[in-house]
Amino acid sequence: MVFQKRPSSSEMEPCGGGQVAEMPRVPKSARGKRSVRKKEAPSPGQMMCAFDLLATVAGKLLDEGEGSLGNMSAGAPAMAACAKDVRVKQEQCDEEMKHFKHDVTDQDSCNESAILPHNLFPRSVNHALNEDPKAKPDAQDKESSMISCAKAELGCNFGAIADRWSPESVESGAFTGDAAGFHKNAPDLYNLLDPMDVDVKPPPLVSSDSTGEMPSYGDKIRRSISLPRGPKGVAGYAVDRDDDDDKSSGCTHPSTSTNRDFRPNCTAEHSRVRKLLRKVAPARMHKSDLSYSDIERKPSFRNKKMHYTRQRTQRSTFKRRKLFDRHAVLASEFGRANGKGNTKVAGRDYHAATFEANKGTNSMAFQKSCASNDCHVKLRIKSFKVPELLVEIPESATVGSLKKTVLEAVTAILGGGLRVGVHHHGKKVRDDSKTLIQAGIGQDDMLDNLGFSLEPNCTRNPSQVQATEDTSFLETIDTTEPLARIAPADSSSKHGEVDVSQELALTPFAMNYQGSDHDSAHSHGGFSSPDKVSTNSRALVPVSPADPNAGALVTVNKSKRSPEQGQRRIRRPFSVAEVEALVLAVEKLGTGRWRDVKLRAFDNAKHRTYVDLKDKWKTLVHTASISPQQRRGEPVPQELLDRVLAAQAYWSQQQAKLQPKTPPLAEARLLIT
DNA sequence: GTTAGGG
DNA sequence: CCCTAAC
Repeated sequence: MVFQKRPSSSEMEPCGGGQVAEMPRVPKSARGKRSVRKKEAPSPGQMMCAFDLLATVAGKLLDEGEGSLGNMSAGAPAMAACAKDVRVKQEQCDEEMKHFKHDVTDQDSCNESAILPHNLFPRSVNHALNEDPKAKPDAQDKESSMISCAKAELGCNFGAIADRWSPESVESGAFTGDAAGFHKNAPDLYNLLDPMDVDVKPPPLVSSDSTGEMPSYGDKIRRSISLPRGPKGVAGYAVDRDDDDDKSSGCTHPSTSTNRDFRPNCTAEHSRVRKLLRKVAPARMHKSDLSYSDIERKPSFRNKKMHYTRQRTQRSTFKRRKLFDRHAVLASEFGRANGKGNTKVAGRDYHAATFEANKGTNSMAFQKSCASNDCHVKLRIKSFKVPELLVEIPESATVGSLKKTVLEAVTAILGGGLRVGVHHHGKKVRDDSKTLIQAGIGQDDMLDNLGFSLEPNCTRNPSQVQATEDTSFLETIDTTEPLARIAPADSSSKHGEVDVSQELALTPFAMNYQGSDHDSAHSHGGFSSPDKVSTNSRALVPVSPADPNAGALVTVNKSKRSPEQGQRRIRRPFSVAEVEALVLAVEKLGTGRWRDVKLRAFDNAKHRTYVDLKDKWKTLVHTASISPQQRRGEPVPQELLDRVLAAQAYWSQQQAKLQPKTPPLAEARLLIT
């Protein structure tokens, strides 16, 4: 995709032409003017689902091609090109669109339920269901139950997910096809839709497809597991929703590269997620990206924030609210991503979240000896299957860095937050104090009924877990898994910040939480009743420490900073497309009208505030004034930088003219004198 | 709530 | 990006 060069700088006609600033520049002093301002256009997405948005956008684009949008004539060329792209890409996007349409229409709404159960299903689950005759009759129930469970997972997963399917991911060019055609041409496109809305999931450059094994870690695992497994019992990472012992169902466990700092509950886990996100991955969030009802998210956030590591010395209570919002966004953005034809991918990702220990890869040697009264069961787990790894890494990255990245990812998973679950006869064995004999393990049939699963080492408060009757561990397999985001060591970003495109995402959670980005998110339409949602959500609002097994790890996170400490927003570098949109808007509106710029060009980019835009402009001006060698980050086309300087100069001049506070007349008089 | 500017 | 003063 080539950067769409603007016709010429002559377009830089902040005041010229008939199609320029639709409103006279508002002097800084004329603040009152604000009251007169009105939103140039209602946020398209306010009440629309992603699909509607797409349709709208497509239509607009086509219209644009015919220059029917006078107000945006300056952007018409780009828009026209974009429209063309839309047509061309239609076919290749067909597949995704189908999925998307399907989801939306089926659910008759853009809620979190837009994703279909089957899409959500991890392969392992289906396999498991098929394998276990007893489980089959309950397949349907299991499905819905799993969905519910999956929803409950959201709170712990959305962060990483949203991160993974971020606009930046798309903009980074790491995605398939020419989806880039959308954004590269999209100065004004931002008026119409959020990058997320045209999101086409970038296929991971590396995907082990659940087949990769990690023999090298076999020993490590073996040390922790001294029990044989049956060929059938293991369906992979399974978490029982009603499993008191299983604190992991409530949340995912993002592995960290540090392999430490584990917390026994999801609350802590959230914190970790947040930290992790902050550390390695920008998350998409914005205060307006709300997707949860209060009932479902407030408790969660309230608890979460308790554990947040404060990085600021002081924050206003106002910030606290923003914190909530951010969390909601993560989920919402993730959900939106799913709803845009990524169902399939998401489903696979979701599946990836399942730590499988399948027959083939989780093989085990078994032998039993009864030399004394105490029979010993010896077994050797030859290997554990490693969950599907999804890696995003720049094309420019070296093979070596790729290896390193993958290694880090795997290491993070295995060394980080894993624990083992034991299943016997399809039921999870929760009582760790129970002897094998007591548990009935060690019988001749053990090979057929014993299984292990790798689980995230996070806990949740049992008391908040919904007491689902179905305790079959198969049902709970849908709980997602630890996420790990490891940035390649050779990350170009400085200050420990990592470019999104370089993030490594493991087991992104597949949860469709539609409408998040819009206020309509609160309208729980579709089949997911508010009750259900809230119920599930509550399940992941663990507060208590709880898991004795993880108790030792709890202490780490007992830093009780003032709850009103929000988290610093994650850095989200501006893409070239965004920069162009910004430049275009500023050219027209001038500096000092950031709110208008925001509304005009970034109305749908919820994560960009006008302050962000102002700041970006500031940095752009600076960037443009330094030598290319001194610039960092994604290179901004010189042409854009030139326009930045031109616009900056122009508007500075304009501002200077008004500065004397002297009316034209007076000014003239002054000149005369 | 916005804008401007320092951090 | 954050924070804050000044509107």
